[in-house]
Parts: sequence; structure tokens; C-alpha cells
Amino acid sequence: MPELPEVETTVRSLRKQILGKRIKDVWTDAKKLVKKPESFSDFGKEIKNRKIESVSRRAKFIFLGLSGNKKLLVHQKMSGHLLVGEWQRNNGEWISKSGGSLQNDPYNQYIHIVFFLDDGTQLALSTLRKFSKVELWDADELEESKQIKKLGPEPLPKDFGFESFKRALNKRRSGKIKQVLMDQSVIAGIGNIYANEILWEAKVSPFKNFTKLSEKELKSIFKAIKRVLKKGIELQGASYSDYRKPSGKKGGFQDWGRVYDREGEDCPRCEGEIKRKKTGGRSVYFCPHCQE
DNA sequence: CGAGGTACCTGACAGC
DNA sequence: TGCTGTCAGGTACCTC
Repeated sequence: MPELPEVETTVRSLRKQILGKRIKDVWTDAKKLVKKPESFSDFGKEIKNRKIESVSRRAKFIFLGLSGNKKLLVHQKMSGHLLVGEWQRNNGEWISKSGGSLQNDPYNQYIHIVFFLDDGTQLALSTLRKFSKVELWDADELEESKQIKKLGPEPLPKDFGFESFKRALNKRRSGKIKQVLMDQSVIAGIGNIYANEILWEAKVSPFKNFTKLSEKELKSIFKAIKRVLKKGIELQGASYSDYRKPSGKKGGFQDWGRVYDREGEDCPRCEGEIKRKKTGGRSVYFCPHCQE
């Protein structure tokens, strides 16, 4: 579910909330979410008493650096989000002790993993569809793992300039620009919401083969990537449905977005109407009038 | 190589 | 009311 801005928002918040704390125990009612090590009890033994020394992100992957040169990888995938709070188990549900943070989270009945920290707070993974995954790695091995190694460049650092963007695209020989933007091995972190918004912002048709794009179109896509992703971070993510910040509160990008989930509305820029079609098995939202 | 389908899961919602 | 089909911020893996 979450894309780069949501994952970045989560990471920034976690840094404030859990850095330096020690993991005392872990609970789950969905052992399959933990992929590595395969046995959940081994996972529990391995993770206990490790201190959270860093919180970082690569593409949509979250890394918690743990003492003893380990890294905990969390991928939230669709519908997943991490929450920090203090809850207790009650009739098969996690209830917030303060009545606070989780009241803002409509999906708190989907907490399936809870890490108990040494100051009494908890880090929880809420994942309605259970696509999320958690893996414990030796730090060096994680860097070399296929899922991380295949990722393209991060789009936001200053050194990702227009030339880097064009070089990144060259990994592909052809393909519709919408699908290419979402290809994590080309550029890391863009998903369906932001790909739609970026192309609207750039006034480029999602269906156009990227090899047919003019220099001018490429330039406006490049600019739109920076602008839209930064806006997403500034607004602390998009909560179209179940994404929540670790506090349980919603992000704000869904009100700023111009096309995603707005089929049938007037294009805010021209006389057109927002349409929805499909490519690559995903919904494409666009304005056929001003995105040629 | 690219495109398209499937799988992994649980819901919300529209239409009959 | 209940059924059926479709849709949902992702990724891996398979076939053509």
C-alpha cells in the first residue's frame, strides 16, 4: 500500500518514537508474515533483547538496524502500516490503553504482529490483507539480497538529476511510461497513486511508450517526480483508505491529489473529465484532454 | 526483453 | 437479505 512518501513518513516518525529502545518480546497471530527465519519461535529468540539502533528506508522497504549487526526488514505492501502505542489484548483485539492513538486507526483490529519494547510501548504491524512481510537479516547479507540489489536509484536525493533519470530509463528498452515509472528496478519508490499524479502533473499520457517521449516531456516528468513525491512527504502521506501514520492519524495527500480515485470528476486544469482505464493490471487515472 | 496472468489475503461496495 | 463480481498505496514468479 504505502509508497515512498508514506514509507518515508513512517520512518521519520519511528525515528522519534522507537530509536534506542530494546525489543523485549514479540507476538503474532499470523506466523506466515515472518518469512525469515522460517520458524517464528526462532525469530522470537533471535530478536529478543536487541536494541533498535537505526531506522531507515530503501524504496518501500523499512529497515530497523538492530544491535549485533542485524537488520529487521519490513515491507508493508498493500494495506500494511506500522503503529506505535500502548495496547492490551482484549477478546482477541488490541485495545489502546490510553484510548488515544488507535482511535484514529479504523483498522486496529488488523494488528497481526506486536513488538514489545523495554519502555512499555509497542510497535505493531497492522495489515488487513496480510501481504506485509517481516524478515530478520544479517546486515551485510541484506544489502546483497536480490530484492534490495535489483532496486533502481532513489528519486529524491540531489544527485538524482535529469541525466540520472534518463540513464535510469535506459534500463528498459520499451514500455508504457506509467508502467516504467512503477518499475522498482528503474526508479525506486513510485507506486500507483504517485505514478498517476506525476503523469497528470507532467501533462503526459500514461499510455505513451517512453521511447517516444520528447526531451521536453521527459523533463516535465522528471520535475513532476520531485515535486509530487516531495508534496507527499510534506503532507505526510496519502490515506485514501487505510494508511495511517505510526501515531494512528491520517496523512493529507489524498486531498491534494488531482486524479487518483477521482474518476468522473472535472479535470482541475482543463475542460476534460478524469477517466479510469487499466494497464498492467492496475487502474490508471488520467485526463484524456490535457494528457496527450 | 516486455506483457500479462496468477498468487498471496481480507474486506467494501455495487448490482441483481 | 444474500449472492456475485469488482476493486484496493505491492511484489514475486510463471508463461508466452
